[in-house]
Amino acid sequence: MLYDYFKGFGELPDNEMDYLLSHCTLNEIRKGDVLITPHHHVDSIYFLEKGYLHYYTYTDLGERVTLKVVSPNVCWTVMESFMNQIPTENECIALTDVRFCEFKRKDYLAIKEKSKSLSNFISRIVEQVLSLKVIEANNKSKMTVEERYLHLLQTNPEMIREVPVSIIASLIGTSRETLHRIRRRLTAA
Amino acid sequence: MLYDYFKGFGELPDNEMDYLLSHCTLNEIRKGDVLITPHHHVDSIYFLEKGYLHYYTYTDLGERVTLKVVSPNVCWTVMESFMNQIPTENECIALTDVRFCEFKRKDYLAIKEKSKSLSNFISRIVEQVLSLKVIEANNKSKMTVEERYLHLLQTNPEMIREVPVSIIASLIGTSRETLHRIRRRLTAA
DNA sequence: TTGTTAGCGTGTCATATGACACATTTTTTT
DNA sequence: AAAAAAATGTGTCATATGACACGCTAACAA
Repeated sequence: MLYDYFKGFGELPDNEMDYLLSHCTLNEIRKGDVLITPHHHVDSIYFLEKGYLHYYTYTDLGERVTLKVVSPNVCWTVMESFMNQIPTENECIALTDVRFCEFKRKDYLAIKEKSKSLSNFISRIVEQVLSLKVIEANNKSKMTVEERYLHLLQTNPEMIREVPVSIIASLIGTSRETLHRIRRRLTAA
Repeated sequence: MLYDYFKGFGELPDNEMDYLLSHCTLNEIRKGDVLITPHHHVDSIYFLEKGYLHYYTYTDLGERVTLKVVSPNVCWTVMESFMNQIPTENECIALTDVRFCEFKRKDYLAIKEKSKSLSNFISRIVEQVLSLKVIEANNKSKMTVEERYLHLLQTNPEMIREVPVSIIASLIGTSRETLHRIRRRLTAA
């Protein structure tokens, strides 16, 4: 699965691909388990094979805000913590049972040093992830709450089904009641 | 100025730094001049020395939305267009007279191929920019409009002075009237 | 099985916001 | 210097949203 994901980023000799995959360890956690706690130095890149993660923070007033719901088949980490080796303020827990691959920072750096082709392959992935992040952020700016919901419904209907409404609401930047009104309007039409 | 900016990202041998800087061309444009138009393939990375750029898009209803105000002393480009060589939908114009350095995509790729240290240096910058982008996006999620304004006021007071209120309002995700009310409240207190 | 908790659906109500309109000021153009 | 255009300040008003409250159901633990 991870292999297919990597292949989407371009050619890579078999032996280098093997090298890459050999540094990944497979893990499983249960629904409700904590993956990242505040003040934690995030030291891994995660690739989800199954399940959903809830990444969130708190406002000054103590309200919980969803920053991301991590879906299967994507690479994810707390970028600023991983890259700059600083602690994160945020938390991440499993919304369902989750199976994932993990790359340690140490191995990530070793892979980048191994060869020029591997180094460029990795940076292509980072650039790709960055592009997606930027597009996502821009979409959020230009879309209304309702448009964001419809967009999610189109691009990731499974997530809508599997993740609690209150968390979806927080993700698209509204209250659970307002999301409810939106859904009522949509089913009525 | 660009030299100082680069030095902030770590050590690099003098000759490699010279090589890097030799690929940069200096340009100037006037207030109101257009830098990027829709359907344009963005082919450069820009480093602002002086002035402000306005990067924006339009909603389905034709309303203009500010995606970014580019300030001096930062590197910037339309990431998804530059990285994937696809046309952008968005526009960018100069809000003031602007002086900037420009790296062409061709040179960017050449620099990455030149040596491992240059390649890693570049990817460190990309990772850094990515981190900032993510932090910015997360802050936007967790802050109210007023908090975003106060945050801007603290981190970039010059921008608040130089850029029209209506554009600041759009940047922080509100109308110019609401930003006005916020400012009135703040000066009253 | 029963008790407890978490999530969902829905109503009321106060309020912050966007839309509109218009006066005033500043900037740009002729 | 005068005229035109752009940006800003401010008031009114309808409305979408968040906060709160409460009942219901489903999931989970004892």
